[in-house]
Amino acid sequence: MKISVRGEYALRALLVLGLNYDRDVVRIQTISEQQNIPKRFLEQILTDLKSLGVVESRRGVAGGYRLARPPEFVTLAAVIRHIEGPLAPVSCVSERFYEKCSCPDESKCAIRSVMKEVREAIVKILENVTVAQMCERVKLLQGEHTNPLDYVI
Amino acid sequence: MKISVRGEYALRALLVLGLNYDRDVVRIQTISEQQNIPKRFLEQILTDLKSLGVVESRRGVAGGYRLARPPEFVTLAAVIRHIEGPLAPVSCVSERFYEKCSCPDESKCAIRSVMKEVREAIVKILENVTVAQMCERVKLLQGEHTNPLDYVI
DNA sequence: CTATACTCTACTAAGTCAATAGAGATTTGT
DNA sequence: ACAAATCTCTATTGACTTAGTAGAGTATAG
Repeated sequence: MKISVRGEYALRALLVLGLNYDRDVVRIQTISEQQNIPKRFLEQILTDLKSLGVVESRRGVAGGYRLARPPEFVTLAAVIRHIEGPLAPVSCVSERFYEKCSCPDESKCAIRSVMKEVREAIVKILENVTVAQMCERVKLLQGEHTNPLDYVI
Repeated sequence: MKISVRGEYALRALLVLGLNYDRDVVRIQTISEQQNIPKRFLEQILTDLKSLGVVESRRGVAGGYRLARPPEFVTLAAVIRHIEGPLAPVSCVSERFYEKCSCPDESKCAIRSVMKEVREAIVKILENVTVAQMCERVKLLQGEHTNPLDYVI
């Protein structure tokens, strides 16, 4: 049931960008160092998040990344779905990545009915947690005194 | 966030065994045909479930598999954990498969705190659903009239 | 015009997944 | 004792995914 390292890195990067939303763009290098993420790998991930439309970039000397919309409008569900695929434990209960499974009769499948509940539980949380809320949690977890650029996520 | 085909097959097999708990052992072949699971693959999975202690087997002509304990005492959580590993989306919030993650400070990690909630939600469901309850659901989903051996899961 | 930073495409080593294969061990019925 | 059915153990394989790495190219500030 695990998400990949790639997905986790994406969330960590978005959190950094969320904490710097009202500031300037943030360089890949900076995120990479702050979060212990291999730089070239992070590059790919950010390009991917750009294709999703949640981040935007500026090239050149003063370049970097920033959120493309306010952190309130970036849900974890959207990000994880884009990077990882279905939130559901089995594809036959996924709304957006539905695939027929090999069981004899899906409509009477008991496993399916349990997995549907699991899916609902996961979705309910991840659809309702935004990058903005994650930023709030960061502030609660480490107090308000720190300089935003030093936030340890 | 998906579980593997292997895990799904394991659950389907256990459900068949649950429905036949008070009867004789069930042959691999029978489960395989009823559930569209490749026989040699299912063999491996059942051996694996045996090592977990939830099923037992009899060899030879009248051989087959059965549940090693009443279906009320086999939770989906235990099965999935054994086949798949952690139920948690990230290992740093897993109770039984804990692994340190690469983020700068785990205790102050906002992602971790969200993933903890996700884990709790998943565990809450899967720890409380047993094979017995799955069997109940099967009966509800397809009515009581059918011959147990014909149950379509 | 140059240093800095993002971008695009390709590659790869290691690991996992979903089987498949073959030979062996056990049990029941005759 | 023997045959047939069934589980068991160990190995292998092909396809795919993951987590990076690499190199050449493009845009921008100063």
